[in-house]
Amino acid sequence: MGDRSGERYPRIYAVVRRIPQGRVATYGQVAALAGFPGQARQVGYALHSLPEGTEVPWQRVINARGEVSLRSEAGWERYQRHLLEEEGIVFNDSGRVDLDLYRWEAALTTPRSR
DNA sequence: GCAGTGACTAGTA
DNA sequence: ATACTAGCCACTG
Repeated sequence: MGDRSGERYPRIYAVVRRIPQGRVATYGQVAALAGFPGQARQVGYALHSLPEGTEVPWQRVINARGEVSLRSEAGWERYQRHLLEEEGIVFNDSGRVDLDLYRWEAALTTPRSR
């Protein structure tokens, strides 16, 4: 089963679901944990195709600079920030999150042969 | 099939 | 600090 086509989004969603409340992860981090290192863009794309009302905590995924990434539709950036603040995340004066403080430190369960 | 796009990132200037 | 570049790859027209 080395086939990876069609298995990307589910694996990405599974990782995002593991992000604890009050924590954040970067797109690149989620990509690496899902087994697709270097494919941060695909994480953003996967989250973008998420339906409304999803259980997947997409708001906990931000960019590597600690900012809420800008989207096509205006207003959602503000909405995402609101959701994170409700979870206890504090934004600094520059509108950014301190990744050293809130970054989710997940154990990389590397699926190597053992 | 090719070119443009995107909720990205690391590097360089 | 900002601006631009190359690399990345699925999706779309």
